[in-house]
Amino acid sequence: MNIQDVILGLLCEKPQSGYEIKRHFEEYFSFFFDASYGTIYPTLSKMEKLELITKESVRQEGKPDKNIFTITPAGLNQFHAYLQRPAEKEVLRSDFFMHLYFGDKTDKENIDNLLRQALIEKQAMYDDLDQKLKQLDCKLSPYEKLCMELGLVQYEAFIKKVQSVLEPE
Amino acid sequence: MNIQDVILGLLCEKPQSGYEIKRHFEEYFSFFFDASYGTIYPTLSKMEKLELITKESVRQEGKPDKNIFTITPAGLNQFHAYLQRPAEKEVLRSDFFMHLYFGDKTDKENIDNLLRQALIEKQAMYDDLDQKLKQLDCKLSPYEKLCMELGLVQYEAFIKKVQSVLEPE
DNA sequence: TAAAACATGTAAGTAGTTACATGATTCC
DNA sequence: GGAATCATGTAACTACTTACATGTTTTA
Repeated sequence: MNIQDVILGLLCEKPQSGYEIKRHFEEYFSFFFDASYGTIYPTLSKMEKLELITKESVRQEGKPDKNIFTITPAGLNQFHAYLQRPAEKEVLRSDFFMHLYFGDKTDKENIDNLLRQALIEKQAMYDDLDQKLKQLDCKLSPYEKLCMELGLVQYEAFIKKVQSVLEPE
Repeated sequence: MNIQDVILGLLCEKPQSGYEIKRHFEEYFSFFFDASYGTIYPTLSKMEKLELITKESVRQEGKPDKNIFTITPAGLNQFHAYLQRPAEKEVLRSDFFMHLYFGDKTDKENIDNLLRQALIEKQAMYDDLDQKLKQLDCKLSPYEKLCMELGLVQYEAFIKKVQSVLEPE
């Protein structure tokens, strides 16, 4: 998976700008993928040169011009090839786990803070995802829904386990 | 978190070589962190220059020389500063989720394969982690144990959810 | 009146991977 | 006899982030 494949996927839905693409990343899959403008804009230029997408500039009142990108048949082709490929190995990079792993090299209070903070953050992510799922429910494809539900069950498992450690009966 | 902090953490336990460090990555925390030799060896050289670690070459019969690295007081200092810092945001990059998210742009068979494959891989990771936990149980610090248990509960939640989708009653 | 949202883009730098290069020993 | 393990290291490359640069409109 590279960012090109992801952009092509979004442009399948509808033509849109780099800004809108970034917003979509943040709103719908920040929990398993993200990219900055510093990657998105140069990638869009590159994809235009490769003729995977076409650009149309739209003038707007009171706002900068908007560059709307549309997927080409070649782009659609490349995206379908991506979908056929088996999924690459998932990569997690977790500083929380690293801190926890070395827990016996610091004091208990420090680790308790770590766990409490992780709990707060995961709970916030859970709530955010849960709310989105409820709000968008009817607008989502069954697969988009499953993505979110899989996120939720994993967050839930994490939260329960950490709670059981922090608040033993 | 950068790779320096991780290496310092491992060298707290005992002096060891780049090769042994890499083995440790693979065996104990491949599920939340990994790095290649192409990062490890240059980083060790850099850390030696920074006087965070010292190198000792050990001649071995029938094997190449081994460079054993030992943490210095300055290194220990830097590591403790790392432990005090709050944990950075966790980053997941999942091609599985991306494929699933765009599921309605391909056929059902393709997605069923994706789910089945993910199930096989997660189950293998679960089994591997579970076995390690059982084998090493008494040798692990409570924190190392908690790391593994947190991995397990999250894998379990994922597996159950995917099973429920693939095999509805 | 300040911050957030809208909108695009570049330059410099960081961090990392993959492939190459070498070579003995041990296990199957 | 071939694969895996032990062991180190570099060069070329890829991918990505952060900070900078610019400027309007809407919202709190």
